[in-house]
Amino acid sequence: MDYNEAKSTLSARKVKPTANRIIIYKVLSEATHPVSLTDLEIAIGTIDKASIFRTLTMFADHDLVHAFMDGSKSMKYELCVAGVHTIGDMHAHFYCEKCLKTYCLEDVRVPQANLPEGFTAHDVNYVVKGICPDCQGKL
Amino acid sequence: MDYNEAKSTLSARKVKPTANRIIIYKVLSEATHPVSLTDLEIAIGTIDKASIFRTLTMFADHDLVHAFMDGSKSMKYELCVAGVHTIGDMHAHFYCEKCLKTYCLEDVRVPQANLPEGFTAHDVNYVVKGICPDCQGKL
DNA sequence: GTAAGTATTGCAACTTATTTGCAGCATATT
DNA sequence: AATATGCTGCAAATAAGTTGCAATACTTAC
Repeated sequence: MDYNEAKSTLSARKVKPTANRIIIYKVLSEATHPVSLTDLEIAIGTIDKASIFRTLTMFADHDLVHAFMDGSKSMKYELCVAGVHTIGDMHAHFYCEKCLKTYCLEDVRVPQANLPEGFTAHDVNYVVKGICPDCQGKL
Repeated sequence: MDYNEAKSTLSARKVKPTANRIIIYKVLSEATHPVSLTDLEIAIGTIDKASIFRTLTMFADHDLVHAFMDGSKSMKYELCVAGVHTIGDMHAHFYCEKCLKTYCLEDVRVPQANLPEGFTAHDVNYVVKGICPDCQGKL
């Protein structure tokens, strides 16, 4: 995704496309794995972590990104597919215990569980932990 | 669970039943919700948090407790059902966004997703976020 | 076009939740 | 009892996320 595409996506979603936001959105769009705040801070290098944090929080409020916890200690972020952000469309994530990378299993829908009477669901987090293909067989 | 029962459970699981460990195990067994390190520190009052931390970590290694992340910032711990700690037996958790309490949905099995080729699962974390029965209708 | 108002940003400081180092005490072993 | 191993508390170090605030930048109303 180039600079302009990021910019128009932000505008389309009613988010003022500031320079920082465009960069952050672009970097997110190019990430191959869900990333943490620190990952972004390092990848970008020029934007303060507080600004990235506030931007991510705001993106999440606008359903531009999906924030979730994998098994690690840090929150992970990834772009939402355009407009899609309902529980039924959530996908699963996989956390590799060896390389500590989080995979986004786009094609694995989160299976639905039946909640007991009285509980109302807003969000579901489904994370499988284990060993990823790259790490199979490694020490 | 009383002191002696906790003690023999620890022994049965090859964990030396020190005074601290017995207390921690007992408190865990009496908790109605999964608890955090801080919850335990406060509930017990007399044991240092580093000791509780090391004990919990060790209990987790021995599959005496199950450690998992709910949507909050702190790790939650709960006793494992005796000996049962396979993926197929994992149950779901529910995190209330209003009262911030975590519920252990004992009866809700974690639905299984099919992982892509090459991934091996060791553990699954299934947390539903929303509003709990107690908080329905509250402001 | 310019002043007033609002939004965005960076810096630094703070909070929270662990996590580790280490020295002292306890327990087990020889 | 002397040694070795393990357990504990205290304090300090991390790590990640958050907030306050002053400086900029951007908008909008004259």
